[in-house]
Amino acid sequence: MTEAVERLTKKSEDSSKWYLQLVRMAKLADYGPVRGTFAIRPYGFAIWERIQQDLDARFKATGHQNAYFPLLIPESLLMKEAEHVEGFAPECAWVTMGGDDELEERLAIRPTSESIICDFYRKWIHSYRDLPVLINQWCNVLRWEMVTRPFLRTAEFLWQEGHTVHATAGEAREEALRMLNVYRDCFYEVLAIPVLTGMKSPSERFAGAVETFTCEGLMGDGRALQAATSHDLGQNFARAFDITFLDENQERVHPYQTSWGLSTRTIGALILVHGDDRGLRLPPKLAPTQAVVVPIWRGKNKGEVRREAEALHRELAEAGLRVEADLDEEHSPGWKFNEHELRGVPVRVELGPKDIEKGQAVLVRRDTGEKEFVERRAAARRLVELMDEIQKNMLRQAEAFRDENTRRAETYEEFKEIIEEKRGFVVAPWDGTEETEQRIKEDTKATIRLVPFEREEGKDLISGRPGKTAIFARAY
RNA sequence: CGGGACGUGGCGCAGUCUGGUAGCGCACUCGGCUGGGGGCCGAGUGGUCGCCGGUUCAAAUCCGGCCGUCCCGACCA
Repeated sequence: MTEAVERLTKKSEDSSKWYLQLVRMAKLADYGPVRGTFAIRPYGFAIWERIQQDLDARFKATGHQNAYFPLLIPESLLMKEAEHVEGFAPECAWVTMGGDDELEERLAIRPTSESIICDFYRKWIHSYRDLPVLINQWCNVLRWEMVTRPFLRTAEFLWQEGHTVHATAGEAREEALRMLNVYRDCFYEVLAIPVLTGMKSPSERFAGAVETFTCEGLMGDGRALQAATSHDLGQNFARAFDITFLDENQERVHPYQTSWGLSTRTIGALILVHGDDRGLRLPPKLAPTQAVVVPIWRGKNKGEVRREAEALHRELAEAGLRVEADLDEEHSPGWKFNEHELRGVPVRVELGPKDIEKGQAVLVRRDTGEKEFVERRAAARRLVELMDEIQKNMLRQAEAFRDENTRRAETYEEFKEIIEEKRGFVVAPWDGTEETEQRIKEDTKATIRLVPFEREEGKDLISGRPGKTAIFARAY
């Protein structure tokens, strides 16, 4: 066996290098000519499509409809909500020319669509009978980022943004929480990522929101990643954009809004949470290919093995599995094993002369590496079962990792030591002031990832003042 | 935007210090043998050495500027 040169760096050795190599070797994405732009290749996009399908069904099930709003936002519109401008203006890209002519007003390429959508909502909403408005849009957005990495932070990225309008504050709050739970369910059930949910601290809040809720995941290197957010916008945007309606009491009032989003960053989270030294590991519900049949033939019986492999492939496809048969004659079985492991295919099905003779097939799980021999007749049924087992096991593994890397800190010294040496989530009381939050950030580079919904009383580690639980980590 | 490193066929790199015919591995193409964990042999394709300028008989190599990428710090899904 010769040492392949294009080898994947070990995750533990240099996780950043590992990540970048994996993205390209697994053909998930490739760099574009403009900094921060990337092509999402078919394999990566197939993953995104599965996330889309799942989420979209959940949105529909909670009463939302899809729509599409313009890419270009006039500066004057973007400027209407003061905090919002402050948050997003620095990272806007502007269109200043139309053909050969300078535009009278420059146009932002949407960094997010609150402002342009509010402009329409002003026209569409007049009565309490028009509410609630429950709209989602799938689109791309652009943010002029300093530092970019494929999927995790790209200048242009794909996402969905939900924008809803409600008659009361209570309904809006309820909606924001409902969608947070939709995200959480999707992460647990489909992506097998055990995210924590909670609130953002005021300093980490979305620009213009009253409250921001978040799903935070813990990546394999012990750093946290904000995986989805849901915002209770209160009446901030309605006031700024002059959205009003006549309520049941004949009074003209501002409605309450929410917005919520999840982006292609999620694919980055998937890689970082489940990937290992051999490459990607995809949860079966998300894997574009759930099982791959690898025939093992020798010169004389190539024809027979090929026929059997094709038959098995058909059989598995008929059982509803997304299955692929790797009938390539150029590569050796060993090469194919490595290749499909790199791409994260959940199960490999080996079929060789010995197996055909014995009427069996060999199944090898990507999540554990375990190999099992099944009767050929039972292969499809066993695979269907395995998909479920692997999906559950991957979530369990990720949960175990998260739990092992969630620690309480009793003193500030302990806090610093954990962040420095072990990373992961640190649970500690916080007095709620920006002052201590800032101090921790300066000392340790850790930030408040979220404030849990259920909090314990305690004493702030820095100020000694009474505080309640917050969860800290170094973040992506 | 600050500190550091690096730009040489698609990918990973050597060559740069000490200027003198652009090299290696992988990938790719063709042929043959192979095939249960990245097979072997043979023959090929492909690079104005990031860009612009300067020094020189001669620049991948020396000098200047610019651009880009990666890592570390301030902002974000």
